[in-house]
Amino acid sequence: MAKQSTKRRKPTDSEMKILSVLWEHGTKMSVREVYEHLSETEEIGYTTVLKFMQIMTDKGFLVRDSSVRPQLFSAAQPQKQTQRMILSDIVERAFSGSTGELALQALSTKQSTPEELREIRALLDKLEEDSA
Amino acid sequence: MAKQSTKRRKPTDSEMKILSVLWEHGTKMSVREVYEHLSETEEIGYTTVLKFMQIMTDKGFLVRDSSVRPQLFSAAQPQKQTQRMILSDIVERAFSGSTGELALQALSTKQSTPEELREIRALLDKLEEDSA
DNA sequence: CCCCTCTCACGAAATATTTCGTATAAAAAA
DNA sequence: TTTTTTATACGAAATATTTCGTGAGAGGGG
Repeated sequence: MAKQSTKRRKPTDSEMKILSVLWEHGTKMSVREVYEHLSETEEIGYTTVLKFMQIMTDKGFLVRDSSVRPQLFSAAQPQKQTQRMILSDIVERAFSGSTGELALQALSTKQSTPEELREIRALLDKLEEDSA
Repeated sequence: MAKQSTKRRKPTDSEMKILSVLWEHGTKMSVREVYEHLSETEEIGYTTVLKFMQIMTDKGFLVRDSSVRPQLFSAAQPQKQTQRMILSDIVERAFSGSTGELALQALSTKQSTPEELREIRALLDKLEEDSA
């Protein structure tokens, strides 16, 4: 049950918060910019954010551009890819491998937009068509 | 970003493994039984499992029946409730609050059974009906 | 009753995560 | 160019998680 540094691990909760800011913003950001975004909702120090971002760079979650000052960081993986990784992790750990069960639970718990419901229906059509 | 002991926290990855065994088994289990299940797939010591279960009892994740020997443990919360908690956590942390996006990602990533797809479709029908 | 095995509580080491402080370097302002 | 501000690296404390070892007890067979 030990965690390995060699193998690709999923980001921690705190790391996810930083990644979310980067993904939402879309482009490279300085530590200060990330810090300011997080400060809106969190009580957190500047050097704490800096340290996280340094660690995340070591872990390969962020990419750093040191050619400019201040340095700029961006997420190493696209949001979707990380979401997929987290999902398959959860599916295994909490849903006994059943993706459908997860989707059911998700949809029945919290309201989605009509737009999303339409998309899901379209996806279902495609999936059932493929399996036919 | 500090973790609080007072507030209800979600189980760690290791704790989830133990909960999964309990849920799957359905009824109360001794430490040894849980240990034997985990041993099938994990390299882990008996006292490690014991310690986890003691900690989880303190945290309120497990309920202990000390009236018998060996003591028997069961999950304090039903599986669905924990799944819901984990899902809403993930939705916030990784999907910017969009449940629909999570469902889409999940379904498009990994194959679900036709049975599950039918269930999801039925749920969609109900959801759209409600909002109409 | 005595010994052997299994159970359980407890302590504590090893590792991972979260959080800053401080010291140095670079840039900007004066 | 000196001073002030900002950025960065680094170390390390505080907390949380994972992992066992040890030692006291409980139960059963002889």
